[in-house]
Amino acid sequence: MTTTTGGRRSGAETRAQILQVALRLFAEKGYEATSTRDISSELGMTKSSLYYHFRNKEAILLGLMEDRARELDIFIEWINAQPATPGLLQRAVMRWVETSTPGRLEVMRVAGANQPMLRRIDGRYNVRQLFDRVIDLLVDPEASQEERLFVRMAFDTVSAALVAAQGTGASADDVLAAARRASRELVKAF
Amino acid sequence: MTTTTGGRRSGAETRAQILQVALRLFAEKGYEATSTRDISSELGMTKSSLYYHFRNKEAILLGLMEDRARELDIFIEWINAQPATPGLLQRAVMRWVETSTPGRLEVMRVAGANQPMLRRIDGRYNVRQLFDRVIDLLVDPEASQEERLFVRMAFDTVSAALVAAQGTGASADDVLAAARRASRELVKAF
DNA sequence: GTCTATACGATGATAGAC
DNA sequence: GTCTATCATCGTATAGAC
Repeated sequence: MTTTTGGRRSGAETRAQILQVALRLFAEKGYEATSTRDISSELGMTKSSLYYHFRNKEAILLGLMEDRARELDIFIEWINAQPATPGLLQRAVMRWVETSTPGRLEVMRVAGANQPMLRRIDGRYNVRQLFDRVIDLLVDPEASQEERLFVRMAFDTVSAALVAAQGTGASADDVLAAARRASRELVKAF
Repeated sequence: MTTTTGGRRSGAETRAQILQVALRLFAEKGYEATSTRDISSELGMTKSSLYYHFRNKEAILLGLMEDRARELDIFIEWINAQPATPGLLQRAVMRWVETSTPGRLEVMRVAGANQPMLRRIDGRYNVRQLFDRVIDLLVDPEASQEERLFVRMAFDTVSAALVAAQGTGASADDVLAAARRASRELVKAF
C-alpha cells in the first residue's frame, strides 16, 4: 500500500482507486445509474480524467471483473488436475464456494445486479461462459438440461444468498454462511 | 381476447399490449437499455402515446410487478390461515415455488435482472419487503440472520434457477424443474 | 387516443491546453 | 495526468393539433 501523502498519485494507484470507487457505486446504485461524473467527483477529479485511465465506462466494469475471471481460470486448472473420482463434483462445488471471501462479495453483487449490461459487453471476461466449461468437465455429457441447471445452482449459491440478503442487514459472514450451507445441502442430491 | 381487426384498440387493451411488449424488452435488454421509443415503435405508435397510458417509464415497470405483488399478498393470507404446525415452513416453500408457472418466469427475470432500479423505485409493490413478512411469519423470531437468509434462499430458487439458465438454452420447464428440486433439497435441512 | 413538435437535462465521450 | 470546453446523442416529458 503506497501512502498518498504529498498529493502525488502513481498511474497504477489512480487506476486502483477508480476501480475501488466504481465498485462501491456500481454495487449501490447499479452500473447504469452511476455516471462517470459520480465516480470522478468522489475522487476529486473530472470525468475527462477517467478517460486517461480507462478507454470508456464499460472498461471500468470489465476491470472489476478481471480478478474474478482469473480466479475461475485457476479453478478450471484445478479441476483438470484432479483425478476423475466420483466425489469430484461435490468437492469442486465446496471448493468454489469457499473461494468467495467477504472482500469479493461486492464484485459478485455488481455482477449479479447488472446482468443485462454484462451480457451485452461479455467479451473475454465472461464468467458465465467460462462456467460452461466447468459444468462440461464435471457433469455427465448425457445429463439433462435440468440436471445441469441444478449443478449450476449448487455452484452459484453465493449470488443467490446475496440476492436474498438485499435489504436485510445481513453481514458478509451471514451471507457466506448461508451460501455454504445451501451448497452443502444441494450437493447431497448428486 | 378482443380481435384488433379494424385497427381500433380499447384503452385497456393498449395498456395490456404495452405491458406485454415492455416485459419482453425489459427481459431481453434490461430496463435501462430499453427506451420508451423501443417500446412504442414495436406497437406502431410514438413515444408520446405511451404517456397517455402510463405516467412515466417507471410506471410501466411497476405495472409489470403488480401481479406478482398481488400473488404474494394471497400467499401471505394463505399462511395466516394455516395452523402453525411444525411442517408449515416446508409446505409453504413448496407451495410458493409451485405458484411459479412458465408464463410468470419472464416477470421474475425482469425483477431479478433489474434489482438496482426496483430497489430505487420500490413503493408499494416491493416484493422484497413483502417477503420479510413471510419470513417473520414462518421463522422463529430467535433465529439467526444466517438461518433467515437460508430460508429465503429456499423460497427464491426460481430466481436462482433463472440466473443459472442464462445463456443456456434451457426451457422454462427445465428452469422450474431445477428450482423445485433445489427447494425440495434445501427444505430438508429445516 | 394518438400524433407532431419540441424543450430540457444528463450522459458518454473527444480535442486540446497546461 | 488532469483540466476546460465542447459535442452529439439520447431519454424523459409536455403542449397542443387532430
